Amino acid sequence: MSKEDKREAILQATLELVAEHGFHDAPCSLIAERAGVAAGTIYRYFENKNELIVVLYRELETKINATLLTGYTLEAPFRERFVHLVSGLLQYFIASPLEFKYIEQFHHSPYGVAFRRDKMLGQDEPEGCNIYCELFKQGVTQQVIKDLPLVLLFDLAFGPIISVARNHILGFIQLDATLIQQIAEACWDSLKR
Amino acid sequence: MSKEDKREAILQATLELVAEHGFHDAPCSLIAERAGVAAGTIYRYFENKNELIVVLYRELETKINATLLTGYTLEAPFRERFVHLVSGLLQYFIASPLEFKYIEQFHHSPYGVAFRRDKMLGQDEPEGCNIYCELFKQGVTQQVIKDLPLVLLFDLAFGPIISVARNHILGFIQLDATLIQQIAEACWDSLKR
Amino acid sequence: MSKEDKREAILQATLELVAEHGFHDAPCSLIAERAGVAAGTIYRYFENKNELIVVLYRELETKINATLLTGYTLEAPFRERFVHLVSGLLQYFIASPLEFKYIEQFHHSPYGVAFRRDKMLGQDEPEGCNIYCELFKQGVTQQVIKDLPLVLLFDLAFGPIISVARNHILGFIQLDATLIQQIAEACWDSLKR
Amino acid sequence: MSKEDKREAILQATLELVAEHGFHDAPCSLIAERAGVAAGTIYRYFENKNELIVVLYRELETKINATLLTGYTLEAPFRERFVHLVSGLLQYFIASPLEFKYIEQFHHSPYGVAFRRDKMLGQDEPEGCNIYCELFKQGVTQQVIKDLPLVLLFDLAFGPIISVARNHILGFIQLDATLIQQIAEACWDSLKR
DNA sequence: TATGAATGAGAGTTCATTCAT
DNA sequence: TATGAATGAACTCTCATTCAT
Repeated sequence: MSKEDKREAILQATLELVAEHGFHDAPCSLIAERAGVAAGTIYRYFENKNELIVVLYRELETKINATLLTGYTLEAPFRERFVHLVSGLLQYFIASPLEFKYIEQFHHSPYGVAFRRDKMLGQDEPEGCNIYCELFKQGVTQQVIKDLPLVLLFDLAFGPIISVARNHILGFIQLDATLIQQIAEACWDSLKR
Repeated sequence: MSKEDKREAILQATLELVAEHGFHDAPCSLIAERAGVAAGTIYRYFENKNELIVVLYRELETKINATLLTGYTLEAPFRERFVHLVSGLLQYFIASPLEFKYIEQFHHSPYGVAFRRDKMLGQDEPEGCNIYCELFKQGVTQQVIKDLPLVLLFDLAFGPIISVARNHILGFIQLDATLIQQIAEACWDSLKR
Repeated sequence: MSKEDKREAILQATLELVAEHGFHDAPCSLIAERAGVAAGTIYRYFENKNELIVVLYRELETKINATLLTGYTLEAPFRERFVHLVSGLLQYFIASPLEFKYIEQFHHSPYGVAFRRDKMLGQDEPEGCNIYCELFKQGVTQQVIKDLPLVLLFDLAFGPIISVARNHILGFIQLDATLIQQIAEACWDSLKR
Repeated sequence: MSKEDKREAILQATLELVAEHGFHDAPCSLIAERAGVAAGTIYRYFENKNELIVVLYRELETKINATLLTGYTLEAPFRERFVHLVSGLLQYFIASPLEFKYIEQFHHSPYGVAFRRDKMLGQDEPEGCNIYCELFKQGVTQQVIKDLPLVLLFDLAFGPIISVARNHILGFIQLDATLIQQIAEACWDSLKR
């Protein structure tokens, strides 16, 4: 196994264990075992468990943002652009249930809260969201989207998506393309003037 | 301290500590200390930490449902009834940040997921929700609300509320009566046909 | 075993293991085992290993100071008082080899240095030494003892004692009452004018 | 870097790290890093960490003995010769604080004790000390120095020196030429008849 | 009934040493 | 010969739970 493979294996093992059992039931010993390395090896790639968790989160975030950008065009009307982004995110989540679960675990852990707070204070703007920010700000300016604080627009747009993704992944609902489209449009209804 | 007082004190201490520090940083010893009882005493009221956590969750759920019922009238139009319920929930959350945080912690812990799964399988209907269920079902029948699975209507209605409540409690937005009203109305927009 | 006995057993086990093998080869697991308690029990009596080590040191220091005070009289001439104290200390050390070794280990560990530095800075005077300080200061004033900084007088008086005690304990020399007396007098010779 | 340079670099790094942080806080990885070699390289020059530590000690001892011999003349009177040697040693120590600290660490580690015991048993005479031995033995024979076992004469002569050097290096006293001279003379007072 | 001292398994982490390159 | 990634045993410390009092 190459150096890079080992790092990947550790991250993958962390993703799986944290997603399935939560942070507290993903001890380093188990992560190492599943990654096929010795316990001490984790510390050659990450300073400590904390850093491992945060780095994994950041990598997932980056990957998602990149995915959402593909096929996104600034020329389309607001509604279309919004639906593209929001249904894209939902599709990503239900295609990557482990990643979704990991992200949820992270957001609700003390680290996640601290991480998010740092980010918010650093920017004055909701997290990692340039495309969304742009879309929402323009929409407000052009009086297509309700005139509410940016943070609330994010809540209206993504609150339902998170909730829906969770219910799908837990097996409480079975989404298909039609439903995803309908949900994205319903979210738009809550934003539009 | 009476028997019932002790039980209450333990539940209250658990609420506070879990809300502030998360499950893993709320050791039994600390719960006992804050409750003013000995560590062993917890086990006279609850079989183990797990049970304590689940019981507390159930009590909070019951309390919230009772609160929302007050002042609710079936005579008002759909929109009005919906806005009343949803803004009521949001007000409850921002008035009870510890309870909100505890519930969030619970939902995202392994216990919470198992707990919710049992409930869903037992009922065929979203959780603890008689008034909401009625409202949504009637709304769909009378073609006032979108014809979507009940679970999704819940996601559209409450996803944003949870998200908004969290951001308020974390200090990322400062809600007032006007904003709460606007948010509730926006949620309605996403549901209505 | 009573509560106090357990604390004593832990301290005694620490004394023995550190004296014989040094700090690094006296792991908590071994200390607990020799004390006849579980590993976790150590932490009911001491906040951490550090504190255990420092507390033990302080208790030994207190015990030694108390011992030296018995039979000490301010009426005797300088030389006699000095010889009494210094030969008393030497006798104590060779009668308590474990304590002597522990104290040496402590003084030469990072904790010991920090501990001593705090003490020196706190007082402007050499460590825990009221009787000695008094004796030396008076001796200097009355021109019986050389006019040197207090710290150096301590070095001249105790440097040889430590060295002699170590050699006795390691078996390189066999002290008896006569030799002890001669050594104490030789130390006095280095101090007196 | 040549073979010999690498060996030197490893020894120097060990000296510095052990002197500053103690044996337990001078991990091989750090020694290697400071020496500018790979961790594994240490094991091409020394069988293990233990051997590295002992070899370094022996080299320091040899260096000190050589230094003290320069300028030493057998023609001077006892007192003068003694003062020359003892003040020379003290000057060496305060000019080489890292070496002094290393030697102290070594003497008080389990290895150091074993090392010294081997040496004593091998010789019947105090350690590495030909000039001193000669001086003391002659002094006793000629009734200039107290008639005490050689080991004790060493303790009287060097015990204070070690103690004084330590206090200077730790910053508890600031030595100058006058004080060094006075200390050496005081040591002589404790030896002379 | 209530206590809280004691437990000991298991957590995260370090580090002397090895060995394929 | 020199490397440095990998190892895994051993470290200190935590905490849910038990049980003699």
